[in-house]
Amino acid sequence: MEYEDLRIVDTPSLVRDHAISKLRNAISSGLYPPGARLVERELCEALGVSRTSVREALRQLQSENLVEVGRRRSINVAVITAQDAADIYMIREMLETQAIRRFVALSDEAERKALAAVHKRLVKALSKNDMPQLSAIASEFYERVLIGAKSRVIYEVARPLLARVNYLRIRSMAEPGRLDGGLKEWDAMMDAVQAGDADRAAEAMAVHLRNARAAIVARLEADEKTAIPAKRKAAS
Amino acid sequence: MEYEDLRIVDTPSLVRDHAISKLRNAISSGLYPPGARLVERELCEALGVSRTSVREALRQLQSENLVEVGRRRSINVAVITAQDAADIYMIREMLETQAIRRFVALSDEAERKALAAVHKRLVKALSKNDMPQLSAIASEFYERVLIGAKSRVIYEVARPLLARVNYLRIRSMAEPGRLDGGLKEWDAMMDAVQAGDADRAAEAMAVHLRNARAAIVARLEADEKTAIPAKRKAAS
DNA sequence: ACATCTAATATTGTCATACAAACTTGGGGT
DNA sequence: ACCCCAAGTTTGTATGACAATATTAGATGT
Repeated sequence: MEYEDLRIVDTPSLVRDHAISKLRNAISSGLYPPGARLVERELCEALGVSRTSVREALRQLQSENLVEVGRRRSINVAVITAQDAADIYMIREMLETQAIRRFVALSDEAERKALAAVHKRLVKALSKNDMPQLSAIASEFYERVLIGAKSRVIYEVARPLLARVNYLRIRSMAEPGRLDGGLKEWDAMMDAVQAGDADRAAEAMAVHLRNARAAIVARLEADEKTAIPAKRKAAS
Repeated sequence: MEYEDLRIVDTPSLVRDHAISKLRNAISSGLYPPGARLVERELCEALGVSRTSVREALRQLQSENLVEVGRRRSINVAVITAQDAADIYMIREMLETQAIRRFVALSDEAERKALAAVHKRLVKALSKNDMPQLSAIASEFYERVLIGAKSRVIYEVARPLLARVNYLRIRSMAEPGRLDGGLKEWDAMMDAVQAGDADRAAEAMAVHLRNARAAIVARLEADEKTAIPAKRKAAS
């Protein structure tokens, strides 16, 4: 008898993964603000792990472009300019309209059901103005679309962008504003997906991303005008 | 007096970077064939560096998707399927047509001159059927286009794909075939760039990538039919 | 000879240390 | 004030260690 298929996939939770998600959260939430220098030894203490693990985590964040190396080899939280954000959303529009088309064409029943469930949670969080939840759920929504598109490559290329999108979203949501707009856009997307209409779904995604882009770019441009600090340190 | 601008940017050549490019070459060239398991200790000996550095290099290659982790945590050379290749080229078409448009619009005189020079070297290598050179020069061509597009984000997203493209190209070029076709396509691209015609440049890039994609996908599909070995080891 | 279980060996993930080279900083000294 | 050097930091790399798994090679029974 073969129990292989039944066995729970063992994921002995690596220290490194834990460190990565802690750091990602710290950056997204603004604990380490844009431009802040990340010193290995300090992160070791903060995370309670060895330098080995911290360094591996930093390399991962580097490949996600959440941190960048300064001229002096220092690691700093990435500064995302309005131009960067505009480009990120332009590229997402290319990739994710394609992804949602494939989702409509290739996803199975379970995946569509799961996406609908996420959408439902999204609506609820939106109605409660529960920002932190909202951001997490939105990320899950995009990720499920990418997974359902069933293309390893699309996933690999688009997914790393979501880390920065999350980071941007949390910043742009600090201010209220375009939350209601987002609701209708998501409804339209979900509606098209459930109707199996790839064209409409892609268009809804495009509209959604263009609006989100406009909102975030406007926010960043406003920020850039007000403050151009020379150096920033991490929050104590 | 300020000499800052004159000083050569010191790049104390990290061991890690050396290891990364060695490994990339070893994979591209087929020394470590698709699916081969990469054992840290062996790489240490082969490269003459410590495990610390090997591990950092492997993580970098992992973020470039040149290697992948097996279920048992082993690191294996990525197996790129025909489907993967098709997707890679589809995404490149999206990104690099956009990139070359921006190149036409935003590059300065020096960048265009440099691109033309690369094109010239490309033509020469092509006429000599100098495959290894050809591949290196083609990579440089794409990279210059990405840099001249002056978008950090486009560069960050598109550039990692080039590692795998290089790997694919070397494989597909093992056979002769579509080299002459490539020549005309590159000429057309260069021509449009020098004429400052973004639309034509983008179209030439699109045609080029679609043809390259067809050639490579055909090659991989043929390979996949002939051989499906269970395990592969590195070449001794 | 063949399948199977077991003990020996390898491999990975993580930590702790060490040290050189490069960088930063805090004080003198002028 | 300004300049320069010594001391302390920080990063990159190497080495060694060890637990937890994997894998392999043997030993064993049929």
